[in-house]
Order: sequence, then C-alpha cells, then structure tokens
Amino acid sequence: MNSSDLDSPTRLPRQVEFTNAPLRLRIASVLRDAILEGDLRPGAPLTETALAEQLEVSRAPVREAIRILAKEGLIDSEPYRGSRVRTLDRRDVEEVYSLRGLHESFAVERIVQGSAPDGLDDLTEICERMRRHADAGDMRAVSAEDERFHRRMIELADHTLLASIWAQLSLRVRQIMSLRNLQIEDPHRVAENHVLIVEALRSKQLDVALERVRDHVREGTQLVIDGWSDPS
Amino acid sequence: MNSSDLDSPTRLPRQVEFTNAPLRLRIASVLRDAILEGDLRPGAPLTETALAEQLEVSRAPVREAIRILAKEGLIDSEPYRGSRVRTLDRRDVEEVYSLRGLHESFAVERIVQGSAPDGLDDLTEICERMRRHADAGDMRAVSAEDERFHRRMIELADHTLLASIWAQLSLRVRQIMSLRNLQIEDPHRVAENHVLIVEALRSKQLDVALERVRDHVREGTQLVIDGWSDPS
DNA sequence: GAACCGTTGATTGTCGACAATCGACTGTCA
DNA sequence: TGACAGTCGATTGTCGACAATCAACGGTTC
Repeated sequence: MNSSDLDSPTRLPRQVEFTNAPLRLRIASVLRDAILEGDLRPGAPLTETALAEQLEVSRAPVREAIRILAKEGLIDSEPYRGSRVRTLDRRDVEEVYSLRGLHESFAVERIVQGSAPDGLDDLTEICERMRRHADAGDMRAVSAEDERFHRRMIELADHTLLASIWAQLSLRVRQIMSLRNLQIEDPHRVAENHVLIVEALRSKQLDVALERVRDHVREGTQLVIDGWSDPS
Repeated sequence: MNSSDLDSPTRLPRQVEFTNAPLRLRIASVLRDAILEGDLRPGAPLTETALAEQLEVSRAPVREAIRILAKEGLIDSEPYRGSRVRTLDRRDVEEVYSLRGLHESFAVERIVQGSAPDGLDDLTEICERMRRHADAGDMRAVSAEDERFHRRMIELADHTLLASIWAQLSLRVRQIMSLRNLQIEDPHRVAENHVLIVEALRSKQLDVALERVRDHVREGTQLVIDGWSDPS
C-alpha cells in the first residue's frame, strides 16, 4: 500500500508516524480521512475486494479497517451484505448534537468542580490563535482550532471514558461538518464565544459556563440543521 | 465450535437463535458472557491461537471477536502484544457510574418532554415483576428486571445514539456487578425506588424524576465502590 | 400472469500457512 | 558485575484460496 491511493489528488501527508503501525490502522486512517473529507460520500459502497486491490494489500486488514470504522459509526455493515458509508439524516444530526451538548456540559461541571486551573491557559491560547485566524479570514484554520478547543476541554474534565465517547461523537460531528451545504458562521463571533466560555470556567461560574456552552452548541446545531438536506 | 467449550460447567444455553450468524458474533457472544459472568477474570490473557483451538475454529473469527469486545471496552488489546480481559480499578468504576447517571438523566429529560405515555406501562410491569421476585427472595431475578428496567427506560427516550452508548456502558456495569464482592441490597427497597421513578415520569415532574434517578444511581455507585478492592 | 424454485454472480465468511514484531533470555565482552 | 547484541519463543499481522451466503435473475409450472 502506497499513499496517494484511493484518491488522486493530495492526501495523507500528515501522520507519517504510522509508518510501521499495523496495516489495518493505516487503512482505517485513510478511509476515515476520505469519509471525513467528504471524498467518500454517504451511501458509497465499500467492498473489501475492491479496496484491497486499490490499496494493494490483502483483504484481511481492509476487512478489519472496515470493522473499526463501523464501530466508530462511520460505516454501516450488514452480515453477508457488505458495507457502506453511513448516511446521515436530520435525525442523526440532531442526535449527535444533542449528545455533544450533554457531554460538553458534563465536562464543564467537572472542570469547574476540579482543580486544574492551569489547564485553562491552553484554552486561552487556542482562543487567541482562533482570533488571529479569524482576522486573517482563514475559516479552515478557525475550524481546526475550534475542534482543538473542544477536545482539550474534554481532556480537562479528566475522565477517560468521557474522552473516548467524545472521540466517537467528534468523528460524527466532523462528518456532518464535511457534508453541510453552507458554512456561514462569523469567525469572530465564534472566537468570542469560546473566550466567554473560558472566562466562565476560570471564574468557576458553573451556571454561566453551562449556559454559554449550551448556547454555543445550540447555535452550531441550528446552523447545520437549517442547511441540511436529507437524502430522500 | 460446539457449546460447552471454553468452560467445563454449564454455559451458553440461551440465544440459540444465533445458529447461523457469522462465527465472529457467536464467538464474541461466548467470550462476552464469560467475561460478564466472571468466568474470565480481569487480566486473563486471550490468545488467538489458544482460543481458536479451544473453540475448534480458525484464528480469523476469533481475532474479529476479540476486536469486537475490545471496542466494547471489555478487552484491552495492544498491537503485537496480545489481549487481556480489561482490569477495573476504582476510577473505572466511578467513571462508568458517573456516565451512567448522566445518560439516564438525559433519558429522563427526553421522556418527560416527549409523548409516549403508554411506554411507561412497560416500566410499571417490570416494577411489578421485580417486586414479586423480591418477595420470593430471588435476588438474581430482581437484578435481571433491574437491568431490563433501565434498558427500557433508555429506549423510551427514543434516541438511537444514546441507546448505543448506553449499551456499551451497560456492559461495563454488568462486568462490574459480576466482580463486586458483596451485594447487600434490600430487594424491596430496589423495587420501590423504581416505582418512584416511574411515578415521577408519569406525572411529568422532571425535577423529581431527575432527583430520584440520580439518587438511585448514586446509591448503586456507593454500594459498589465501598466493597471494591483494587487490583493492586 | 403469478408464485415457485434453481442458478448465478457478487460479496462476505472462514481457513491454514507464512511473515513480522516484541519481550525475554543468553552469552559475550569490558 | 553490568551493559550490550543476538537469538529464541510466543504472539499477532498478513496473505491467498476456498466456502457460505444472499439478492437478483430467469425459467418452469399452475
């Protein structure tokens, strides 16, 4: 398997540290990226044989990679029937975002209760970078920092199981983001929202922090849902 | 693969409908039960070759079964190093139960908001059975109904993603239950607690319902944590 | 024409063999 | 003695071939 398979243009330069990880993980990574970037559209069939040929590996690791992604919720598999990229309807979007809100709220509670005041500095840093990118009009970079912000926030909750569930949700969120039609969000407003959350966390105002996180998620949900077109 | 493998005494009579499901699922089921019943203790190594021989199948489906259980959080796998039944320390227990509380609370919110008033009858039925078993002193049956109660409650929240995450948590809870040293819970009290929850749901008193669910989970947590001995 | 029933092609499921990796062991050398 | 390189055994990783399964197709029968 050599890179630049599965997709003609640029792909898979990052994460070269995978060099001698098990093949299944590398393949899973390739497929995951393809799905999250929207190169593999929902409903697209993933047949083991075809993928194995394209990637020039045997079916075994491809098969395992597909299973991995199935467990991550990015792929639907049916015994003896094959696998397809999972399709997302409005209900799926609502479910993902509602649970996202739930878990972020939980994280906020734990952060306010717990100590770890220095970890908040990381969040502030991310906010600053986000604002700089917003000034530069680099929406892509803003999104990247956005994701980093929330992941770091979850980490600060110091809860392994929460983090692992969050990781799954986060994948789904990314898939949704890659599919939504329009992304008309004011980057400066986004950056400001995050600053407000950090401030509330820092001053340990639980209610305020919860309110702001919920607003933030609600806002994102609304934006995505509004522009959503179901695969009907 | 014939049943009564992997464990000399009685096992695997239930779920015969699996007859021609893929082998990996049947194997996963066998292993899952073994772990959940405590037959496979935490830390026990699971080597593909050995299991394949014991079960008289090839390594491929065993391998996939192990992967399935790894994703379910019952097994720890390390590349090239092998797999072991996951060990649980006090922190794991706290994490599992805290998330359990979070998700049940979320379910309660949705049930109170949503319609589905007839689904609550199921819960009432389960409570009645639970009480009967409590009268008969059949603690095992009470536990079974307990689990059924909570699963049904989650279903009533009508949230697919929640249900799937809950299923994972539920497995962990069962593993914990199978390992805890003592189970000194008054069955009648347990039954009564569940009745109270249903009443609050029926009258749509969100705050009351939430409080009761949280108390219920907190009670269970305390009971388990107190009798917990870390693998040190 | 509709229900039934093999056939067929595509796909996944299962298998046994071989390769790659890792940790532990061992023997050497300073 | 202690550090280091090489070897060895155990285990997982990968492979290609064959078997099982399923849906769709087409022919047969009534």
